[in-house]
Amino acid sequence: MREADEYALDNLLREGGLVAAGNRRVEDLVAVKLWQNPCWLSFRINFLALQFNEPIYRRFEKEYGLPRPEFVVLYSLGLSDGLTASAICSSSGFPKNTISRAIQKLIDKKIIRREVDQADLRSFVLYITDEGRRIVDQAMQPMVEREKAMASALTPAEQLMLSELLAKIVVDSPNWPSITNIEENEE
Amino acid sequence: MREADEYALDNLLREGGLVAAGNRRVEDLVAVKLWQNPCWLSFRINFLALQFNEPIYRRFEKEYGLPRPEFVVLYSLGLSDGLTASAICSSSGFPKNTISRAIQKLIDKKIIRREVDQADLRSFVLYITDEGRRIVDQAMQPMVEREKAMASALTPAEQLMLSELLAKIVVDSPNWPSITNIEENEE
DNA sequence: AGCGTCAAGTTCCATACGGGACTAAATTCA
DNA sequence: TGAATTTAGTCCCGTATGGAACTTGACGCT
Repeated sequence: MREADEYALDNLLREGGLVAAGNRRVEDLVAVKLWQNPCWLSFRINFLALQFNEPIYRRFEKEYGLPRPEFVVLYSLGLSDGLTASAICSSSGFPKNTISRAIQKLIDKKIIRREVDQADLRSFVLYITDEGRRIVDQAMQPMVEREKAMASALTPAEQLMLSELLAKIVVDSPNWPSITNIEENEE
Repeated sequence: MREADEYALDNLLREGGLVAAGNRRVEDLVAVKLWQNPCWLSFRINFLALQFNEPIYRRFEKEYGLPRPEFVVLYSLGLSDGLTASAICSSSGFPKNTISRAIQKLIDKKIIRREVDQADLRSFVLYITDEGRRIVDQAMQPMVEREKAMASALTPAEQLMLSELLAKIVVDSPNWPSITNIEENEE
């Protein structure tokens, strides 16, 4: 791609949706971060993640006494019972000690239980209990509702498009170059 | 929409990108969370946010000694000098005490400076220093690179589409219903 | 079988974090 | 104009967090 073209594309991307947004009012700084930001993609994703998560996790914390890492564990088991801690780590992005602690707490609360993996004595297989199942099922509702609220800015066709685009990126994520710290010299 | 149609749509959305992903290998639990998850949207967004952020913020922490909240403040001022703390809060989603602390640290480090807002004596206007400018400019590079790596799973046309779709949701976010805690009864 | 390396989880610890109470200035409204 | 409310930002403090070191079991290799 010619350099000038690339520059033009960057501008298009940054300003993606500016016209569509039209006169809808947005907070000043949010507008800047949306339309004049070289990191348009990460900003949008981070912003949405924060906006979505904060209220819902606060609620779950209050309602069930489950802070975010504990809820993540429970949610994962709700989708796929019989997981190990490390599987939950890598699919969730939380460090293993945080997940480990969350698992302990959930066991204490009898929301999940644990069995040694006979195939690998180092690891444990985790199962959701009836109580745990009750909680996820109940918690899923407001979460799905919030999802729908978030998605409702788009038409069904657009939602489908978005779903596919995001999935492509997720699938590709293992190929992202690893971040190498330039300043190895220090230390 | 008829109930059956809605159900069909939900399935389509959840499985959005399944076919396109084809045989590309994804970790098991990630696959489940992608294709068998009622919360397809929030999972994808959260996953990408975590995957993107974790390495880059770790690097900035190491390289410049700036933890995430401090970097967020600096980045905001880099985009738009002369902000107040509260503007940064609401556009970033961090609580105000966290931002306040970050600002203090940045002032100590002479990366930003602060002046009382003559129009409103309660608040301060923040400015980036030359040193601060040097840091953001330098930090922007790897961040933009990482963005491009993330976006590279998509064609330019798809990137543009994604940009617009996400922008629409961000613009609409102030309209999301607020989460009301049902269990008000438990004081 | 025996040694070195690797992977799963746990524990320790310093630190960051965020809720909530607080101060001071602005704004609203009677 | 002055009491009542709201807003900007700070402070206090208990708790959660995540890095690093550690333990134990698996695995590769000779």
